Amino acid sequence: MTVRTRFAPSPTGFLHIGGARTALFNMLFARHHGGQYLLRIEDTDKARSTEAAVQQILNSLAWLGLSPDEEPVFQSHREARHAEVARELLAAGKAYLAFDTAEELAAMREQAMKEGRPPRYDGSWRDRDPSDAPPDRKPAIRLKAPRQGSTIVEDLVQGRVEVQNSELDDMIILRSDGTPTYLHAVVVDDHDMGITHVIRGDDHLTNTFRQCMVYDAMGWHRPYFAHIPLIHGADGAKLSKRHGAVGVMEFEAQGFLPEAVCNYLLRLGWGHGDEEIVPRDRAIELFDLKDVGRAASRMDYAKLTHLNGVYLRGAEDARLTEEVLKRLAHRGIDYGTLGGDRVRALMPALKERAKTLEELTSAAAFAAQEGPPPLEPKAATQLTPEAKALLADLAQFLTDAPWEQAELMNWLRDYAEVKGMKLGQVAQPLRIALSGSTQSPPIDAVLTALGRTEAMDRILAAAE
RNA sequence: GUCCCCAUCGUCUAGAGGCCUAGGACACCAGCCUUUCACGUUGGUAACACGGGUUCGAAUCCCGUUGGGGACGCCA
Repeated sequence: MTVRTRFAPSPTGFLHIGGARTALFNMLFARHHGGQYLLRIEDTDKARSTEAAVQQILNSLAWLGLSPDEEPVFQSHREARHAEVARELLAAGKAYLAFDTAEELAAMREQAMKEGRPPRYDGSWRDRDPSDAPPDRKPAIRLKAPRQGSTIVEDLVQGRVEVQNSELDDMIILRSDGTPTYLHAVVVDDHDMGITHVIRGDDHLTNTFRQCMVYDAMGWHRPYFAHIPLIHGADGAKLSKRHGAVGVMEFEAQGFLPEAVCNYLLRLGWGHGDEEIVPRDRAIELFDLKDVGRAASRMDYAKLTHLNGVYLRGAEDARLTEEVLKRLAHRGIDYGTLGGDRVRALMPALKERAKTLEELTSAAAFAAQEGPPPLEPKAATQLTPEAKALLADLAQFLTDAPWEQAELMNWLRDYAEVKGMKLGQVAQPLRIALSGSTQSPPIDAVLTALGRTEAMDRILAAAE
């Protein structure tokens, strides 16, 4: 059996971090078994689905490296098939026409709730003759649910779950306007797409029992199910916008790397011993549903940030430089070819001290820009008259220095020694002059990256 | 309300009856390294929700309590 999984988001908003993890698990599971990972857009709710959201989801998945192996399936394009299956069930006597109105159903639910019963459809039309129906009413099609016994699902994550059939009711599979309901469409599509493993959020666990009824009625083989726990916000409540960044593309904007986000998401709910850094290849190698936990987990931005730092330090300089220049431009910071080169030259040192691309961009700005950098408040207070005098003297001293990193370091050490100062006392004013900040990459690296002319300009400017 | 799921440091987790005086990671605190900041490194604070069983022995199995979460639509 070739494993086929799918991620099935509804395009009613941006792809959030929980959906991203579901997609990730689906992909990893399929890859681990050498199978396929597919995407189905569940856009049957015309009122809430938008083209923009579809595009957003596609972009988000692409950014994460979770694009599907085959063209996405649009559920809305398959409505004829859904209706066909519903009518087949009707013809086979496994479903029936129900002529209830929305008001009648609402009243039924309310009444049931009031009496402490579960709000279920009472099956009024199950055995009633359709000719009883008022002539102007359009019927929905309801599936006849078994009333005795129980339904058992052997969930690959949750284990064996059993629900009494008396808890279920005759669900609508085809609305009175001829469109399919979600519970029905999902089953038909999963079946037709040859999905072998349905991996989704555990908010769908109770739905599964209803879906099983469709599989059973059609005589179709049920796929394996795996319901993974949801992700909660830092406060333990369901993830929502007030929890800071939740949309996948927000993470991109905040300077997170897709591989770091994936690694973080993977470790949320899945573990393999003490392994924390699990790149894609390793994840594919190790991933198994039996290692997925059953408890909901919380979003922890501090840990994500740490992980991002790890991946950032390991990333290619060229890639990071490109990202930083793009972000500098986005910030409206002007840099020329020289500025770009300086950032490139400094990248190995820069990336050691940043955790996100945004931090990296801020840290690189001084090198990108032309001329003396703006002084940070803290740096300004350290630029005392004494410091300025020192810089003036240092400029003089460095005039004849060969502009090479190791050499420059030797010269600085010599200078400090001659003056009877510690290296730090020399390096710090220099750092401020060159970077405008009290924090920067090592001073020799900054000096060489800037080049003699630019460096000298800045030292002299700060000395005044 | 009814049904379903869950429960180890603040957070993510390791743990499938003795290897647990409960391990790792993030965060936090202290030290070291050091031209700043990071990185790195050493150490520290910190958890088996509670109550009953089962067993020679329970974080691990069972039951209950409490606490979280989810589902109950002609939404997906």
